[in-house]
Amino acid sequence: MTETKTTPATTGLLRIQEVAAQIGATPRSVRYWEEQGLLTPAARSDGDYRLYDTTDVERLRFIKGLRDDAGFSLAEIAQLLEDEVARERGHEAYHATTDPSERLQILRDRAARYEHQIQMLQTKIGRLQTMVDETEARVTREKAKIAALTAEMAGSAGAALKAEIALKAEIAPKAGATPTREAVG
Amino acid sequence: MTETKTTPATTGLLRIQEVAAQIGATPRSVRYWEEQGLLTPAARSDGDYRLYDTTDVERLRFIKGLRDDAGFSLAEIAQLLEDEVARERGHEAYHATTDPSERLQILRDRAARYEHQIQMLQTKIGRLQTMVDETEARVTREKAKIAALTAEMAGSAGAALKAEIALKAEIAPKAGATPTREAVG
DNA sequence: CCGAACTTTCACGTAAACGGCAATGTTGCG
DNA sequence: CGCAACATTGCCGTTTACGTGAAAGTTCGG
Repeated sequence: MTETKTTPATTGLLRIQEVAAQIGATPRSVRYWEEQGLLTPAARSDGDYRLYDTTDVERLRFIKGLRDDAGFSLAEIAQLLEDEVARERGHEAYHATTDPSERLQILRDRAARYEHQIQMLQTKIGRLQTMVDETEARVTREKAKIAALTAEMAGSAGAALKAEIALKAEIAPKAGATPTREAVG
Repeated sequence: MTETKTTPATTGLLRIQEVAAQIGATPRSVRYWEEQGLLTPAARSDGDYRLYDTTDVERLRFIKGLRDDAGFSLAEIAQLLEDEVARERGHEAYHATTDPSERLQILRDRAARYEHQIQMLQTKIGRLQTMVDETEARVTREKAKIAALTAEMAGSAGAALKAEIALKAEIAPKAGATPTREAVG
């Protein structure tokens, strides 16, 4: 078997093709997302190869989810992730050195951003749920009609009438109402 | 006041601009959606003006929701609504005339399609919920860090240590661990 | 150190989903 | 009937989010 050339061996960093595969996207897309300011790879190799760490992958996965699942545009995603990119990296080092109150501020900011993201997602969920509810209402109405029809077909004229009344004028009875009772099976 | 020319007076049908306004879209979009086979206006005027009824509006609203809220592509929406377009109109008349078993079949089909739509929507909701969950997990972790930090800042060294242990190695302690206790305010 | 496989940037191409004209026809109040 | 306001089809332009090479450099096992 020809061994496929995998990771840069020693480091825990991944090259673009591997992260792309992991998140189910193409290298082109990942580069484009970077171009649009959605992320910056953790590092570059000697020969300027993009190198991604686990947080990058996490982020990319999130981006992909926002696009494919939530249907956000890249611009909206950029909004959502705001300057998280610039800050995160810029502050990661800052984080290790400076005083606790600074670190606290950073942590609070991050939590706030996450919660904002949750808000957006839940708003979207709410709208989808509304659509589900509406559609379910339609289903119920159709089922009621079905019930009425089956009653009309199988049962007595009285039962059919009762069902008709229950639905009121929904079917718009153009022709004569009384069933011909010919097709029961 | 110059009276804006509104509906085609007598009929309950609306012209493209009005339905577009009602659903928050442009006439161009509505026409495009029609061009893509997502719907067919209920009627045309003498001079070939598109005329929409309430079910059209309902449908258009649904389409808009699927695009804006759910982020579906027009192609996907077309899939979702399938031949509903062709059938609905073709069967509406059929519905009024033919025998009950035929009508029953139609109703069942419709209910099935609605339930399929609900499936799609709920799948999407599920994915979004997963994203929410993940993000919430992140928030919790950040809050834990915040708690640890505040404890370290305000409390005794013992408490701080306890908090550090609780989080294990998450912050990557590059510098010396013991707090310098200089900035408490 | 060589070559296959991968990567880089640059550039152009494209499908989807409209926006925006133009040229022409339609409605309908006054 | 006249005319402003709207509609129709046709066509071209635009934005978004990539796809698809081209030309050149990088990695790395053998």
